[in-house]
Amino acid sequence: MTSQVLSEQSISVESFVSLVRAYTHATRELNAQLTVDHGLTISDYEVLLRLARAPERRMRRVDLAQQVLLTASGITRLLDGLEKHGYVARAACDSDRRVVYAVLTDDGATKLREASATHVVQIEHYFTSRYEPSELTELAALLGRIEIGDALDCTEGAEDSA
Amino acid sequence: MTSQVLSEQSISVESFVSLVRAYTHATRELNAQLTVDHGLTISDYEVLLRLARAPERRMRRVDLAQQVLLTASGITRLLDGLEKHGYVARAACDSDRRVVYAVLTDDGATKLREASATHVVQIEHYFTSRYEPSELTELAALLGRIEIGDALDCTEGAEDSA
DNA sequence: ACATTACTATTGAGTACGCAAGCAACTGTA
DNA sequence: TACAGTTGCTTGCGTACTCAATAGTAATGT
Repeated sequence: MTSQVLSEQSISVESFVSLVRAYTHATRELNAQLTVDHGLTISDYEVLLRLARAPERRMRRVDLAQQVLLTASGITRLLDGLEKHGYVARAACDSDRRVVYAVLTDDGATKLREASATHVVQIEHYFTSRYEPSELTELAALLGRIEIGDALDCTEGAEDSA
Repeated sequence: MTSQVLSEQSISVESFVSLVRAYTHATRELNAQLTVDHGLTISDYEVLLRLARAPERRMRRVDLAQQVLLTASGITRLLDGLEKHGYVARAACDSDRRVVYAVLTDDGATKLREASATHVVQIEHYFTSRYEPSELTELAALLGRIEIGDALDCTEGAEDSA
């Protein structure tokens, strides 16, 4: 019967709903803490972190957008905010005048270190209070495979080594 | 010598990053399909589904908000849209005149069935193309536990000694 | 050289939220 | 009856995005 749809739950749907709920719950809590403690969103933090890890602490906007899963315009506006606070600056590219590098400033690096001090602890607490280490390994491995199938590798030669 | 924090990756942080990326990737794709096919967001769909499953196809807004993880104002505005399309209607409550039930209309039920026809298939495809059934069970079980710990009264600062 | 195509970044318009404030209605206490 | 506190819902304002359109630059074909 067609109305079956309304009461039946496939394991895929169940997984999807769990994913949405888990994400919403986790990001809401962690984002709120990060905002209160440091005035940064998770995306802000992520951008600062990617820049910190990039060679010469700078990246093209396009690559940044790809890594943090924002659109080009999203990155423009996010960086506007970070520039206003002095955490990142602009830099021209010698070989291609279309590109505008986003460069992490010293203030930005300081801010990132401060934010990391609490944010990483909060993430750890959030997850370790819910899962055993072996479960975390399992979870990360499973979730990490979501993008495989149509996504790119997301390595721009700037990935961390540890 | 930049700080250790910048290069260190705990399994918790890794899990969190995977969660964010997985969610973003999955919802972006599924939401786009749902929007194109039926003009509904995932939240819209979820609300229609919850109403369809509720006794008398109606719920209080507060309870709805809690189930789909929106705030009170978020639910008000989401329902505004669904009311405008005639998929849900308002109904007074006899015993408490503050509450305004959201009721699924026949049009809403029809819409939900139509949307389910494609949406569920797309979710299934998204997940089964990436995971084995046993992995899906594992994933759903793990993710489902995220909210446990403060699921019912999830106000912040709840990191007590429990 | 010049036209065509592709890429990078920004801007304008619009959407989907959240938070804080507010009103109305309920509950408990006396 | 009164009235303080709580709950359900809405509204104003702000934010963080998206998509579509645009301008400027680069690469490619002829």
